[in-house]
Order: sequence, then C-alpha cells, then structure tokens
Amino acid sequence: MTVMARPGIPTRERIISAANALFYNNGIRAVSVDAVAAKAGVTKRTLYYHFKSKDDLVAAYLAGRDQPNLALFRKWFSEAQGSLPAKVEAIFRHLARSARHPKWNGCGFLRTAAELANLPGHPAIKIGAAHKKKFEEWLRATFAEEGIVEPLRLARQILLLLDGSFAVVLLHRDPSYMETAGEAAHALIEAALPVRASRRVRAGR
Amino acid sequence: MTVMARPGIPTRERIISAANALFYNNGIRAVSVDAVAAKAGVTKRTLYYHFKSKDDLVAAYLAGRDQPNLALFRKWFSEAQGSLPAKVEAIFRHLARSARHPKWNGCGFLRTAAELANLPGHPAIKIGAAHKKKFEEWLRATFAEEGIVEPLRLARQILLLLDGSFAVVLLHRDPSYMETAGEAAHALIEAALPVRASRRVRAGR
DNA sequence: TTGTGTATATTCACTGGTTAGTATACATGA
DNA sequence: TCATGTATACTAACCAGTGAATATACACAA
Repeated sequence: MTVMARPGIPTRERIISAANALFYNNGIRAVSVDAVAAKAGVTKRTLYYHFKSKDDLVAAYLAGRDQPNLALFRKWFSEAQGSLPAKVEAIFRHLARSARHPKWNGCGFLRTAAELANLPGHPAIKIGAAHKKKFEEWLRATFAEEGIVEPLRLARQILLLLDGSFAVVLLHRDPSYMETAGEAAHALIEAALPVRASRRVRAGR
Repeated sequence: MTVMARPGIPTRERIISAANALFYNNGIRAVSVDAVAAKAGVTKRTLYYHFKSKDDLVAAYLAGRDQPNLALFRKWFSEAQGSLPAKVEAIFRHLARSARHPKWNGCGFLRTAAELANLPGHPAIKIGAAHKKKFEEWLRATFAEEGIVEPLRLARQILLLLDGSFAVVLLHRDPSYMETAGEAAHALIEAALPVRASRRVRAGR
C-alpha cells in the first residue's frame, strides 16, 4: 500500500497516536482537528490527506485501541493463578490497578459511544460495539471450554459487570468498585461451574 | 424569592426543560447555548440571566433528573410482586422496556460523566455522583431491612449491573442485556438472603 | 388614587475566538 | 511525467459570553 513511508515513523501512525492521546484524555468534541494535527507535528491539510473527515479519524483512534486492549485482558487472565473464577476476578483487580493511575479516564469505547449517542450509526460506535463483542465471545468460548451450561449468558453478565465498573469508577473515581465487581463475577462464575470441586474462595467481607 | 413569575410556566423551568430535551438527546458539547435558548423561546441573554454559565445550566439539567429518576426506580420496585430478588429484577425489566422506546439514549448522568471526564470536579459530575450514591444507599437500606449480611457490598454489585446495562445497551442498542443483568442481580441477591425459604425462582433459561 | 424608586426580568446587537473542511501550490521520488 | 505527500492560507459558520438599554411589577409616599 504505502509506497513511500520514508521518515522514521509513518505520518499516519503519528496522527493516530496523537489522536489517541487527545481523544482519550479530553473526549471527541472537545478536541479539534487542529489540535490533533499540531500534536502530531503535521499541518491540518496533511491530516486531511490521510483521513477524509474527523469522524474517520475518530474511528481510526478506536480501531487502534481494539487489539492491544483485548490482548491485555487475555494476558491478565492467562497469567493469573487459580480457578476459573479467580482468573476472571484477576482481570478486575488489574483493571482497578490501572484505574488508580492518574491518567486513567475510563473506557475509550464506552465514552465515545456515550458522547456520540445521538449518531447511532457512527463508524466509531460500530468499532466499539465490535470490540465489546470480541471480548464477550472470548469469554463465552472460555466458559464453554470449562463445561459451563449457558456460557453466553454468563459471558454477558461478566461483561455487564466490567462495563458497569468502567462507568461507576469514571463517575465516582473510586477504583474499589472494580474489586467489588470482580467479587460478583467470581460468585456468578462459581455458581455456574459444573462440578463444585475443592477450592472455595468466595471472598467474604 | 421570585416576586414576579406572572406568565404560565416560569422562564427558568422552561429553560431547564429545553436543556433536558436537547442535552439528553444530543450530548452536552454538541448543543449550543443558543439552541437551548431558542427551544425555550427566550433570548440567550435571558438564559444567562438565570444561569451564570453553560456549566451551571448543565448542572441544573442533571439536578432536574435526580428525584424523578429515583422515584421511578422506587415505584418499579414497590409495585412488583414476589420475593426481594424478583422485585429488584423487575427494575431491570422495566428499564429494558423503556430502553426499547426510540428516544431512549442511556443514562444522562453517566453520559455526562463520560463526556466531561476530563473535568473531574465539574458540578454536573458531582450531581451525577450524588444521584448514584442515593440509589446505592436506597438499595443498601432495603437489603439491610431484609437481614442481608453485607448490604452495602450487594447494593454496589447491583448498581454495577445497572450502570453496566446502561453502558452496554447504549453501545449495542440491544435492551435484552438489561434482562440478563436482572437475572444476574436476582442470583446475587438470592445467594445473599439469610434464610433460604420456599420460593426459588432462579430464572433458568 | 397617583406618582416614583427599585429589584426583577427580558431584549438587541455585538465580540473575540474557534471550528471543520478546502483551494491552491509546492516538493519529492520512481 | 506523474502519483504521493506536505504546507500556506483561507472560508464560512458557529460558539460562549457580554454591554447597554428597556420593560414589568410591586412597595411606599403623597
């Protein structure tokens, strides 16, 4: 595709990186195309050569977050010790940790959907929906492998807790809600496991 | 206070009503002060007589949604038949019903928090946080009356499912997620009830 | 009853700044 | 020469907030 791409980092990548920093921190409509171009070190006209509109740029910003985000969840899950409920709960604990970083500002996909709620067909919203569906499907497949009877239903319940914790923590700025969500997820998964084996964590208090 | 207030509906009320319609449908930054004034049938200068800034108007918009919203949740709960889990689940079913109306656009409090996430101290966000805390406290008191051991933790888990369903349904435009969240809430509450009495709904598939 | 002062409420017209997007031209390598 | 990429300079609209004047209703004095 790109015939040229001589200088160190391609212009398009630099623009997306700048868009990511600005849109995630400040929101979509609060950030001008001029600001993104300035941060990327290009003129606005160059930006419009690579992206046909601001909406297009917003979609590219979210598309760039899709795979890294999913990979992080999978990593947190696979590196955790213990039972299936404990491994899912570990995702929530890692999320609480990152939410304590001062630059944390919620879930970019959900915030964009909230800000553009009056434009249901917006390409950025479609990308966000696809992202969440991928996460849901990964959970469902994981649960199905463990012999859980209604894996899709359970996957959706975990997703609801996850996105709920994004929303609540964004509002209250209290990441402990994510740990509470993780405990709820633990309880729901344990109750759905086929054979109630030995380990019984069920974090009380 | 108001010495005058001659004409039918006070100007301030009309402005808040116009702001409610526009901000809820389109978001905060997508709606200009001029648009709110025009919809209210006053000039922008009159609007700025009643509200010192747009931020002030946004706060008033959310403050106007606080009590009606809470009253609706309490009504759905108290009018529902059956056990405690069933009555909470009824809230989620009613929510799914309203989410199927074409004008539904998520939770105004959460959407505002998402859009203004770069301004953590914003008055509108404080009002949203207080609103959610009131709901949480109402749930906690309700659970405490039923003898549930950790009523605050359970209340927060239900709140996480509720706000999660707002976020997920806004993204996917599929209100059935709210019913799934209601089933999860049902399961969590039933598991926390002190004496496992007779009625055992536990909506399986 | 009538006049007048005063706080409340509203309007018109404006400002300074920002915004998404573009017309045009220039550069550079194959 | 020709496609790709970048820059300067511009437009037309929009936006939050304001200055100055005016209208209305009521309290109180004459």
